[in-house]
Amino acid sequence: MSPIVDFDSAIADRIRAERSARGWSIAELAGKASVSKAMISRIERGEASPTATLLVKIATAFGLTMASFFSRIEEKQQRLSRLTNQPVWTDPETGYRRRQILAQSGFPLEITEVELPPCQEVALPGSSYTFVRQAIWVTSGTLRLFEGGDWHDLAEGDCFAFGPPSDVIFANGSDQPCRYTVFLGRM
Amino acid sequence: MSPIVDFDSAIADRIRAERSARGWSIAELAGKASVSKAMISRIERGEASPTATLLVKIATAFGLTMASFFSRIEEKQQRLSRLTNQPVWTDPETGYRRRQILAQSGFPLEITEVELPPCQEVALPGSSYTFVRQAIWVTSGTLRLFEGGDWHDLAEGDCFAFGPPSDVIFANGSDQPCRYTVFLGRM
DNA sequence: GACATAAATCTACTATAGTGGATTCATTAG
DNA sequence: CTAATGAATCCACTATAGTAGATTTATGTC
Repeated sequence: MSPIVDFDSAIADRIRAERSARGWSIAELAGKASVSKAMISRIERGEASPTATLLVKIATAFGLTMASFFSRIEEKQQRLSRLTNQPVWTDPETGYRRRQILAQSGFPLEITEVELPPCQEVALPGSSYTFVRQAIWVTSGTLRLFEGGDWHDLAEGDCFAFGPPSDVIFANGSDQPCRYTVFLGRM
Repeated sequence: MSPIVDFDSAIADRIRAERSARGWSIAELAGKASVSKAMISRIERGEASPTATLLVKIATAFGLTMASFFSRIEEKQQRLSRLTNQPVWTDPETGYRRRQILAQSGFPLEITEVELPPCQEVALPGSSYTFVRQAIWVTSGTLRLFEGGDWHDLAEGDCFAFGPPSDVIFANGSDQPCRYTVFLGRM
């Protein structure tokens, strides 16, 4: 499932499932959430993309936080993560590309493959990985890494385990793309 | 913070914080998320409630899932949960009322106080509490509880620890409101 | 100070989210 | 079968989300 295109249908399925599990009709959910019946119907058929305001009302009527509502959506992923289904995101301006190899809510490990184009760099704020432990493994090319206040030069095959959260920069100063894999372990 | 009214401003603050931490301008985020600059600006000022489709684009540009994006919003709560700030939700058709005493993302315990009006009942599907352990404590009135295939009568002061997930019904057959506290422990 | 440029906000528009009530469809009882 | 009722969808409308480009504001350099 593409992470962006089909989210409205994933929301539709989840809302219908939560409502069904409680034995509520569309009218009952509409009343509890203070939302129109027509809108619940349209959302459940994937015909509209609900605003954040509306989603909070619905999640609250189900007794869920937004985080738990969305984790229920996202955790429906298969244990098997196929290449063709792995979400890929490309930064339009730099060509930086990210493939999500493994990311399942509740599972304590995430794996992401990154391709950093020649003469590009990307910064990662320390606050991005509070509560996680991170390691990277260079799978092709060379990578300069700023972490813990120092620059490190990594060659193909090298692996680096990060220390405490701090601001990080990944830089590719060569004229070839660099590819590395990020492992995030959650506490 | 009311759980519904002010969510757009919480989203605004979080997007601005994530963008700032990455050193991106509004134009850069707009480019990476394939969203108009004007819309990013409006969202960050809390002047619009973004649709789910738009939020997914933004979260993906930040490298976050929707669940992690919202958990970052919701975990900003104080360690001290004051009565006046505890979210209260009332079912418009039954008068069933729920007060969230303690619910912090990442904290392994949730506490909810429920008031069940006379001659009302509420059902809770087993799927609602998969992965959690639950107990209830009757703080006033009497409660009939269907769980694990059997009915149980609980009086004031009684406490019941639930077994494996199964469908549950809380029923108040008396002519007085019943009040009970729900403890959810997360694994 | 002047000037250039980056960043954020405004403007006028189109697209669609959201509503209340009407209509259609499905189910149940007699 | 008919009639009643519950549930879901349709309809016509208003409100607002979302856009591209223009304008204003903020910042940096000389």
